[in-house]
Amino acid sequence: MKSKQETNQRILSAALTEFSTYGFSGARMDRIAKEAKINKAMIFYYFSSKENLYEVVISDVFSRVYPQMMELIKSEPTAEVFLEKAAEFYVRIFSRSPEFVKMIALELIQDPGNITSFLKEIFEDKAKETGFVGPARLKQLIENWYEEGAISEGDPFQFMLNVVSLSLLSFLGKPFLEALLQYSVPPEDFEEKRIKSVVNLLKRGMLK
Amino acid sequence: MKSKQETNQRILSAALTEFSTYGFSGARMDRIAKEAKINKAMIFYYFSSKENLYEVVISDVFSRVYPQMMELIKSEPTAEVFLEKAAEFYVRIFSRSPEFVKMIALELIQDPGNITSFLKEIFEDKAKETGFVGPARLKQLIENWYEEGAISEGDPFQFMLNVVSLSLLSFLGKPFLEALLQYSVPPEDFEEKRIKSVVNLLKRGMLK
Amino acid sequence: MKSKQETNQRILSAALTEFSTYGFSGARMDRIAKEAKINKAMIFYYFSSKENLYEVVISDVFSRVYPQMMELIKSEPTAEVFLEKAAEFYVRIFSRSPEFVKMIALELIQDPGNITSFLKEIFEDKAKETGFVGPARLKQLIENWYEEGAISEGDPFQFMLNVVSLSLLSFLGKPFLEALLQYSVPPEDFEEKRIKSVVNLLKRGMLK
Amino acid sequence: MKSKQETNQRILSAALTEFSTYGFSGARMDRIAKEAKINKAMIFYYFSSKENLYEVVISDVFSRVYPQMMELIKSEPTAEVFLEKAAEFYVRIFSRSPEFVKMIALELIQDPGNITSFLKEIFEDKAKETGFVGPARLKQLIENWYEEGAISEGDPFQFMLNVVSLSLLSFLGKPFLEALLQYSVPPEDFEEKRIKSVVNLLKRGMLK
DNA sequence: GATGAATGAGAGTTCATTCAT
DNA sequence: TATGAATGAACTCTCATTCAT
Repeated sequence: MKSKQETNQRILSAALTEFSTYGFSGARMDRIAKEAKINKAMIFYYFSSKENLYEVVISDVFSRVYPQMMELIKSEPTAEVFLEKAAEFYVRIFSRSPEFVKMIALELIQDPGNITSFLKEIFEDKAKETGFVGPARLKQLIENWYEEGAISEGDPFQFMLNVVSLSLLSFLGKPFLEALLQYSVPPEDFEEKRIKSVVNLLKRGMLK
Repeated sequence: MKSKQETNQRILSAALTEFSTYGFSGARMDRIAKEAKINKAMIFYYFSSKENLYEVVISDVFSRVYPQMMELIKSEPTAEVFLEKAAEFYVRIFSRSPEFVKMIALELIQDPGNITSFLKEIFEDKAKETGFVGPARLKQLIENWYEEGAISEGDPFQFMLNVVSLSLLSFLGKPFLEALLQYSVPPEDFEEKRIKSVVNLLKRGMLK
Repeated sequence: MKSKQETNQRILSAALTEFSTYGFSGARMDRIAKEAKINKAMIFYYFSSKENLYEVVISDVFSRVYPQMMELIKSEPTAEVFLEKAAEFYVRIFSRSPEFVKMIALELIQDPGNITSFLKEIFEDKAKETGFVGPARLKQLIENWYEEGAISEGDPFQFMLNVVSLSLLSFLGKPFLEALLQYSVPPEDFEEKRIKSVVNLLKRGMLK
Repeated sequence: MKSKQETNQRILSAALTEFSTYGFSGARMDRIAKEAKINKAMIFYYFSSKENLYEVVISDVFSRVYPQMMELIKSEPTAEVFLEKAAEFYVRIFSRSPEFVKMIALELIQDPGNITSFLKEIFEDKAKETGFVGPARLKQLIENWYEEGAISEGDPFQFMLNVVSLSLLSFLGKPFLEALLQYSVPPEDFEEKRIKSVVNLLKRGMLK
């Protein structure tokens, strides 16, 4: 009775929560149906199988994050601007969508090959569409910065790993440290504090 | 007719691989049995249930990592020494035991509360045993360094989050960046390169 | 917006194909709808249920075959004429409508009781309508032929079983023998060859 | 508790009944389990899937019928002996195992290609094993009989179709004629009567 | 009449766990 | 201790059928 679009979205949203909480095998179609307030059979009507639903969810997550990452690269920023903006962007988006972090981390743990091929696909599609090859351009940018003497880390791999770990992945570490140091930081405060700390660390640590 | 000890170990080792690869729900008792080369029923004889087996595996992982972490704290290092040693220690141990990273990350994603209570337990036990309360002492150390003007990050939470993200969690990011930048780093090289990059970043970024 | 009649026919025709190919349980309403190029719900609008649709299809098949069988009996043929005409009639009709053979055979296998009661019904209807009781008359005919010394098989049951097996049921044996003897007979040739062989066998074997 | 062999047999036997009664799609794993007095999961433990169970049942049926058919051919009988023995053999075996008739007929209706490839396989296996190619030899025999002037039907295909239809397939026609002629023949009587009628018909109709 | 979305009752299959030996 | 057979609960998926428009 509701529009096809809406039902589709409700299923996807429920599935994101479910998969990011329990992982693929732990996720239950019943729970997704209940959460989406539809009959269980509808999920299969819309998405054919659990596996396919999972893939759609994953690609949904990536296609929401991807374009914004590319914007920054396209703008040809200086190293300083890049570090500021990238850190801020990652921290904000993942602080507000913890499910994204979980989904991506789960994939990285359980099937890294899947992400590999998925990203390749997305890049090739986008490259065909827009003629712009993000990753290659990013690598060039970093190499240029290093040659110009703007940064101290010359290896693009380590450079980006530092960025990604401190922003995206640090969200996984939060509960760990809350347990270790026995106190918790409310999410509102955390976002701003985290941005400050990461930007400061990255700029002092990697800019010359 | 192998010794009790040995069978026990074979099960635990197979279980570690299985759980770290597939997560709790995705793990299969059959596969663990096959890998451990014993009858499935024996796993229940030794560990009574899947859940219990999982808990033993997790606590096994932690109890291998924990004491070494505490050693460093006990030695009352300067900030500089701490950053150097911590980074090196984390990178080395997790680079050589990728299953540990996966297990810990899976727990952080799917049941952070579990880690919280588990760590609390371990700390209390150790505190009773040795009279030494690691986490509390670590917090103090960091606060002291800040007061002395040795470091620029005064929040112990952010300070440690930076350390942990760059070392432990960065291993999750490796496959992601291999896909993104389209090249892969062999594990041997990776360990040394990573230590250098992390130590450099942490020292330049957080020491005054 | 096709005429009611036409839609009805399209459904019946699709259903015949489907049921004769997959049997009652194996048949899928979706496939029938697709084949008939209408919406699945329409089948229920026209035929209320799968079971009812099946019954209509079955009775459709019988009511196409039945009257022609009766004509022959009514004409009070000699044994020789009967054998010639019956064999030819059966072979031709079932050679051209393999679905009929399949439907009837499936019914005979899976629910012989159904055919029993169905035939009874049809006979009673026809008897009331026309005053002519086909099966009873047929039995009489055969008994008469035997008494007259025209045929060597005195049991009407065996007599008719021979006729029916060699004509109708032999179509089921065709693929079996194609597999067994490793060669296949094209349908065009088969019809004429089969008639000749059956008529010859029946006449030589049962006429005196 | 019971021996593996026995359970296996109980499942196969229950499955034969179920499949021959309801067809593949209509068959229910629950019913098979109940009939075999075991837990439903055991069927999958022994046979992996419904489809595989079906295939095993089918091949079981064939491999029970096949060797006996070959014996007769091997004995190099005269046409007369062949017709007598073949008819008797077929009628007896299928009169006592109505499930066999049903299984074979169902396959012939719903997936004749399956039988084709299955028979080919069985022939090739047996040919390798024993060096004896049954079907080829049978064809030769019939051709010889015709050349010698012993039989009137020169086409091996029609010859065998007559034999098979009158014996094997006639069991399908039984309920049909019971309905048509409104009386039923008890199985005990039927077997002997049928043999007599078929042998008589075949010999008078096809021998010269 | 006609459509696409929705539903409920099962069906096949999986899997942790237990039993008999 | 050790094993293979057995079990029950739960899970994914299917399908005839109905509803709202």
